[in-house]
Amino acid sequence: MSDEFIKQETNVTGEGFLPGLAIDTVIFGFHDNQLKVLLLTYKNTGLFALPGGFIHQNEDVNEAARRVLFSRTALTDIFLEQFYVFGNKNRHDVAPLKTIMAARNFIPLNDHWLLKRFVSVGYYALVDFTKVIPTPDSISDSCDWFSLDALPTLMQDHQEIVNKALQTLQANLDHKLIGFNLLSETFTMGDLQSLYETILNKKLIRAAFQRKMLSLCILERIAKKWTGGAHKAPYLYRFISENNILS
Amino acid sequence: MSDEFIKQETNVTGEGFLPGLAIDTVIFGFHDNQLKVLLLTYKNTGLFALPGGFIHQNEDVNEAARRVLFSRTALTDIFLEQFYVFGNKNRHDVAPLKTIMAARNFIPLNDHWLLKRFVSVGYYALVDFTKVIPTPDSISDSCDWFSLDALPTLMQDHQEIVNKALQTLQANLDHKLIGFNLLSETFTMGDLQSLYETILNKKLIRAAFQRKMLSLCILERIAKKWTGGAHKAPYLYRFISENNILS
DNA sequence: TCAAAAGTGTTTCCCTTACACCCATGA
DNA sequence: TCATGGGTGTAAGGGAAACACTTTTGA
Repeated sequence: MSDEFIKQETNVTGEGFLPGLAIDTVIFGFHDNQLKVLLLTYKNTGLFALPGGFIHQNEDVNEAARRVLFSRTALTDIFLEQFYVFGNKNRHDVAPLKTIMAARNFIPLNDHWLLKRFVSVGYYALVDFTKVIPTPDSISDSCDWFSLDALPTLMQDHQEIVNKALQTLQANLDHKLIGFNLLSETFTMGDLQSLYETILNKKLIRAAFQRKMLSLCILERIAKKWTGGAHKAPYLYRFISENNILS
Repeated sequence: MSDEFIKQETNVTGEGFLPGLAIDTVIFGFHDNQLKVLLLTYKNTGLFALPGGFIHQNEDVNEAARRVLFSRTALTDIFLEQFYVFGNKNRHDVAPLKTIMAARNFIPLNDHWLLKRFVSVGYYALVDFTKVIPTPDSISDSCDWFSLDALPTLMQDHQEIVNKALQTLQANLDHKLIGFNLLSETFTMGDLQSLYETILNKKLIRAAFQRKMLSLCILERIAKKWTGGAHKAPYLYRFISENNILS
């Protein structure tokens, strides 16, 4: 959104945007052996929300999602995929939006386009935590990582969106080979296993995991090793991005 | 749609509907060892289209999809699931809609809501071919089954929607156990195998298929057998619908 | 010297594959 | 009797699980 919200707020009829349609993005990161989600805090409201936005009249929906992702992370060429449309009528709740606007001393008319019912296309993104500089927009206090198992209360149905995004991630992890997007370019087999264990929320067998990953022939072992702990130095691996991993 | 289109056509601003958002449904059936798709033909236009519709202001999007499905097949409690949002700007093409309207002697103004850009939520449904009575609406000549590998040229990006629906069906067939929805309540193991072979477009090994299906513990063998051919009578099976198979 | 993590070897077990055999039935 | 389709038995093969062994490193 960046300064877009102001345009949207003062733009009472929503000129230039697709009406009634929004995007919400669950941006996953991985740090300290925890899955993280990027959330926005709206100024003076105590409201937490997924980064989202609206689609320009002359823009693909998928493009809009990339734009939202870029505005939060400044990253491009990131795994990003739609996973569900949230279109229940009972998700229409004007209270949070009115709160956000009120905190900015803006009192919308009741037929303001932002107060109408919205259907939201849910996207999830997998990003390299270390490359992201969370960027709030003009109406947000902050844009920060929150641990997935300690999320604050979220606006509207955003918790449900997060839940469904996690389910999708878990279901796709094995056969779409998308996990690497959550790590740095090079990583150890231990890093990768921790990631899998965290996402799937279960212990995996070390020897089996290693062999399975290597048998996929999607990892390149880098000659250079690593130093640090009181143990044998692990190899570093790199994902071979022959297949297009972007959505 | 039934008579809804007339309401939509004369309702220049689209009052009562979510603006810019549509539903397109790929309804799959199985007959003569072929996958079939239900298509509409619009009167005097030669245009073929997926059954679709719009969402009422006070209706869940998923509900709307069920309504569309019901209006075509009169079936309820059917497997129906969203699979993708088609939101590219270049799918906006007013020509076919103008043709449809023109064939009905209706010339819309250029700002008629139906001529605006639409984003469409794609659904796919799996139905029992033998239970369906294809039902056209007031602006359609017919609503009929077409063999998937001999579809006519479809309106707009509907061919792409069908392709993606098929991919989704193939990908979900094994782990979601949804294939049974395409058969009658009782079926033989041979029927089931033919279905799988058709969807996956490859031969399967008979003995292995039988054991795999039985090992899933989702089939109930019915004592009663079957008569007909010059061979041993096969058992009939029924899907045990303990798990909720609806979306 | 020891503990800890990393890489790999080995055995076992199970599922899939491949093939075979028997059964039931109508021509 | 035979051909055909259907159900199941059985042995071989491949991959995962379980366990063990070796390597490397810092304390």
